[in-house]
Amino acid sequence: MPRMEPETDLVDRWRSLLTCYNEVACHLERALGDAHALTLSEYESLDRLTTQECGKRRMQDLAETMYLSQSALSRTVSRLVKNGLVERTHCEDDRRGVFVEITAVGRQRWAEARKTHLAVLAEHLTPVA
Amino acid sequence: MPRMEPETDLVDRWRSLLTCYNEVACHLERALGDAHALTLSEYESLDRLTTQECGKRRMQDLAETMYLSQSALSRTVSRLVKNGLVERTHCEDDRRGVFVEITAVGRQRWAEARKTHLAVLAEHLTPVA
DNA sequence: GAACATTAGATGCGCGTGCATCTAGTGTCT
DNA sequence: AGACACTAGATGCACGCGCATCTAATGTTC
Repeated sequence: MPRMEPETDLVDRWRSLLTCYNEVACHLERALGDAHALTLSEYESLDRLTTQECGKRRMQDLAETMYLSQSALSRTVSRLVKNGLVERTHCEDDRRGVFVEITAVGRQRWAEARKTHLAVLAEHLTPVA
Repeated sequence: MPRMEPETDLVDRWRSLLTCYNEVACHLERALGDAHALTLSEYESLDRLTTQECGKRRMQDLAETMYLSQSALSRTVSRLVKNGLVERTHCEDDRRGVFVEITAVGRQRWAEARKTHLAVLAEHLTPVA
């Protein structure tokens, strides 16, 4: 059994996590939105898809590596589809399944947005204490 | 000029912050909601008010120590008022200003919720790596 | 003191979220 | 094959959020 962390430390750590997260997320959301018309969730989804060599994943797999609920992911993908950044294709093996594949336009958009993403992180993600 | 942190480290740190935050926030939100009918923001607001000895603060002061936008805070306080956990009183010196004061019921509710809050943190806030 | 800028906080609006539920395809058991 | 449980993902709904704007009070300038 691990030694108990004092309650105040625990709360303090949470507080700083909360503050730090909101600071960065807020700036990211705005910068990505203004410069690239992307939500943070949309950017993160594209990011997951580009790092996969095939650029193609089941919704399920995508969901596992993300912080979103199943329904939120579904809608995020819908938005990406609507904007032509991603395509849905039915899975042949299991026709309930859906593959999500990034398009050329999607890759391009992601590549541009990545610069903004890094810049915001560099500016607002405070270094480890 | 500080030495540049490699980009991947920066992104990795952000990723883990994002994941960790959402994990904890999600559990907190549900636990506080189910057990005490409180939003995370509502709990955090009450928390700010209890740690002040006078239990009374200007909206502005409250806003400074919080992660919420001005409008979100305003509505959060409105909800707390509606549920009798907090009271709004006009500021005499500057009649645009508003004081927010926690009620007895509010203190009680906060005290109960605090246990849940701590329990969730202890369970889901992973210790510093 | 009248006109104008500024500030504190409230509010209309559109949007992304989680929860619960729905639809449709799959697996199992007899 | 037929009935029933289960799974993948979509969708209705209510809600909290940020942004822009509004209202009312305060400061400022002439």
